[in-house]
Amino acid sequence: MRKAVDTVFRYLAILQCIPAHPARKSTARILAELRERDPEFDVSARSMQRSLEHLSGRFPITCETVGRTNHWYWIDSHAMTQLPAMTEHTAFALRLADEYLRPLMPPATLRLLDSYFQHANRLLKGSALGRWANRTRIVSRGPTLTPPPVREDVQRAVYDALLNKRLLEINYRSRSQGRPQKVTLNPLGLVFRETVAYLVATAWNYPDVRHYALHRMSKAQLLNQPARTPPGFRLASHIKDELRFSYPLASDKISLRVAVSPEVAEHLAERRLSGDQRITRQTVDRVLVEARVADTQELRWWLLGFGSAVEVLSPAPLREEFAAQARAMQAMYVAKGPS
Amino acid sequence: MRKAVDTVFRYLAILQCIPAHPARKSTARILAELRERDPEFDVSARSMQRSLEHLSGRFPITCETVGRTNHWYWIDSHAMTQLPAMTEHTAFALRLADEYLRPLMPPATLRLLDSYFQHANRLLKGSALGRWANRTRIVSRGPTLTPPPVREDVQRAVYDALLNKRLLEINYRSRSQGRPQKVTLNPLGLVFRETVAYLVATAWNYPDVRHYALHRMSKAQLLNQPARTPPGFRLASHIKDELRFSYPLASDKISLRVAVSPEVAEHLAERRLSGDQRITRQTVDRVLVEARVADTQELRWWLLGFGSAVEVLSPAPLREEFAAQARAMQAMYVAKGPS
DNA sequence: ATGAATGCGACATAGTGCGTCGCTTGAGAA
DNA sequence: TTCTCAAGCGACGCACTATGTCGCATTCAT
Repeated sequence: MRKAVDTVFRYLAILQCIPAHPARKSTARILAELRERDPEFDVSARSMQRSLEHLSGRFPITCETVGRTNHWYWIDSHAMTQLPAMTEHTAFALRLADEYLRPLMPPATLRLLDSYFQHANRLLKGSALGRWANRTRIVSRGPTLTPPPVREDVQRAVYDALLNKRLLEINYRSRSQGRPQKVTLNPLGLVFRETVAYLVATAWNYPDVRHYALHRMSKAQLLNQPARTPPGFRLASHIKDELRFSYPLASDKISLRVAVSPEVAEHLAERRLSGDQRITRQTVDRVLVEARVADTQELRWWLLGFGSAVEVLSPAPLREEFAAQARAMQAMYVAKGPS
Repeated sequence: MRKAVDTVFRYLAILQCIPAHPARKSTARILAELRERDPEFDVSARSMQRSLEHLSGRFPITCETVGRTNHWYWIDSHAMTQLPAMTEHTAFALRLADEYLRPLMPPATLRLLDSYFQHANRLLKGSALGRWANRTRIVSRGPTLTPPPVREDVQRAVYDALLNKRLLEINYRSRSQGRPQKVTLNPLGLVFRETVAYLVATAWNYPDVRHYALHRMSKAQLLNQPARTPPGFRLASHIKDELRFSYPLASDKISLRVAVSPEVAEHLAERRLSGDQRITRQTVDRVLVEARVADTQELRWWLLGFGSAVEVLSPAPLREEFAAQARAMQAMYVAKGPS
């Protein structure tokens, strides 16, 4: 008996249940998920078979027959229809996001977002910005560093382990040892440090938390055993305590006072260091900048990058740090001639 | 003739025709666009009315009745359904992208992507990673600078002008002059420099290309006159020539040789400066790094940020630059005491 | 080898999507 | 106001197709 509910919406629900290419779902599984989603969609197994067959005529889905059962999936995972449709403005923003992210994010992770970027590009190709492709440019600090390649399947396994809280077995080639070694990990978190991804985990039953770079894993396999979090573990405090990444995430703020050149002041006038930043002109080529900021390693790098265009005035310990750096650099360049 | 698959297909097309909230389309217009898109979608007007009513039961769309005609739109522009459905892995990647982008991209532009990030968050909330929200962390160089706010309508107008190649009339408050001034711009491109967006354009009929920061525009209005590009204009070469952003995009590569501390070497071992980077251990605490890299300002900032942990050996001019910087810094910190 | 599971062809049926018609209602023009 | 036009909407009827059921074939696991 045909129910009062429309078949149209059931068909849509079916399409949403079907996964994109690498994954697949059997007919029975789709039916089960459909029933779970909405009891109204309860139909006979035969109908589901027919529905899928019909849908495959109009939509890019196919089934792979293994044994007697059909496994369905979207052929072109980059084919994307989204509702409501993407705006030109959003497409433009996506194109920008792509450019921003490319030098920052691990390529394997970035590849997961390719559908969106491609979709945006397709949309813009029709518009005037197609020819305007090189009419936008993003200039950022720091050279473009080449990220180490991460195996696609390794990333998938690691993400799966995190998302499903499972143990993970990896072949790990540590920096010290040349030969890969099999390790069973209990994943706790993930840290990205400039395009390099590290899995934070405990190994076997050891209590100490360690970091495993994804690009050093030659193999990763999900285990069926559930992961467990040591009581009281928090990623933020772990990073802060261990300083394993030498990027202390200081919670304490300091009152920074620096004398900068007018150029740097102009720079800071637009991108404020903090909400309470104050800029005072002192002489023609000297501007005082005051702000309360977090006391981090990043801050030091950033300030140091300006060289002699920035002089740290206070707090005193920070000034002393910079003075020491200056002394060391000066000595370095005076002592030895270029080789 | 009517197959449910065809109906689903048409329904999807209808949903794609319907615009998100601020905009609206009349029933007749949707029907016309549908016919234009595919002659197979030719149905009676009555059917279209029924379809829309039907769809509004399951999707967040409504109509506003003005007079006798109904105008349809998506209520919640952040509501998102996509085919194939978003994967957990993709959602995870989106969450990461969000974190990466937030300190980098202008907020108004970022807001255009909110639908995706929200959708990803909704998806992850159901999964185990909901509680794992603070199980990922991104550590990057540089403090988080507060980007200047850009008016939403200003950004919209600027993007529209770029996408549709139109002239733009803005009220601009330049750094030198306090009072906003009305300017008519011929947009040529867009440059992002650390969360600040600049419109590259010529004003009125003047030939010289200038840069206008979006956050200094208090008003922006699209004009109906088409924009025109000066012959031979190319954004990349413009930036390079003008050095307006003091970020030279050098095309020439130099053979960089630096002596670094083992920590920095370790850092570089994972994120290579270039494909041909070579690392040679010299002494216990001194490692030689060689690579061919672009000769840019960014490179200088980046190297300088490491302070005395990096010594530039060659090319000689660069070494002299760094030696001069070291001398200047040293003099600066020696001469004056902290104030 | 046997049974369970899945796919698939066939068939009958009723439920529903769709075109058509005509009435109603609001807006603009005369 | 009145006339006209356009859009919405209720009603009706028909054709057609989606659905449940049955039975058979095939594959895999026990």
